[in-house]
Amino acid sequence: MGRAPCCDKAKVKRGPWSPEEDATLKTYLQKHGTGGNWIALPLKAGLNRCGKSCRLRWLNYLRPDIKHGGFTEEEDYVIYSLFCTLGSRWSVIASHLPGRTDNDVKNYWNTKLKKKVGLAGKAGTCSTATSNIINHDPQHPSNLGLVQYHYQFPPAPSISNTNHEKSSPNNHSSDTNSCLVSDHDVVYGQQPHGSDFNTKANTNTIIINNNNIGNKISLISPHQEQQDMVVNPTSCSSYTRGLEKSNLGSCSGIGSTTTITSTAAVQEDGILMELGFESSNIDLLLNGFGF
DNA sequence: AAAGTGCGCAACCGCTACAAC
DNA sequence: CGTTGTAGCGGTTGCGCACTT
Repeated sequence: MGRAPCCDKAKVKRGPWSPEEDATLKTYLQKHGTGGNWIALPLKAGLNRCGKSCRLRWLNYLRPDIKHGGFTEEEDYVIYSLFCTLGSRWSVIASHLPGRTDNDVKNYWNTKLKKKVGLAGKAGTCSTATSNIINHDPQHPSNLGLVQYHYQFPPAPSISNTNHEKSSPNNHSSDTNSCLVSDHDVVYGQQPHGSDFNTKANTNTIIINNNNIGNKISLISPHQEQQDMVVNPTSCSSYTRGLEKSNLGSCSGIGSTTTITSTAAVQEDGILMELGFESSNIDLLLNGFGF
């Protein structure tokens, strides 16, 4: 009945892996694969390790497609939006980030990103960021995937909250503010590098998941019902796994509201829309959202 | 220079769902 | 059909390094 025991924990080596063990495991797996049984693998490979430990070492560190190094701003947005939607389902979140493991994402969230978005010390869920809850459509208060609350990524230290003076742009995203809209939430964020809030042609980007396609997205201040500002989409494209894929060009915007009518993006994770803000209202918008 | 502290990350622990017997 | 093993997942721990005092 049943199967042979996994391994004798008292007899197998534990703790950090040596380079020799890494090489042995990697060579074996590249030659033979897992054989569908991790428990039996260490014996076959000549390793004095628990199969569970071998599996973890391979999945989290030795796999050739693992991406090491820091997370990008785009990955931050994906993690945050999926965390808000799914909670701590790290494997699902990691599956949206090629080369990242659930362990990586989990560690990154717990040590860095949670603090970055200001959830540290709270319950660790997006719903705790309720100080900024807004209901932008009193006639349709709880459905249609409309705005229920928003959360702003803290600005980079180089950018003053009160003085929108120009800092030196250093990459493509330097003139872009990003807004991220998940299934239930709206996240107003900001690319941290050298945003120029005084530039008339300032460009903002809004990322909208498929569940919101067809719904009305209003940009309003948390302190006032609705701002009299001009928000018009300048271009639309679909995205998948946080990466822009193709142009759509079918979003429309009238006054301070924008309606997403595109259905072409339903095969993708969502759509990405660039918005042009009238410069005279930039301060209002930025102040309204706590910039 | 040494001790203390905090942080990041790799690894382990424990639980659950599913499969094998 | 009940029991046991395995795979996979999320939570937690602990080591090592960097920074501070």
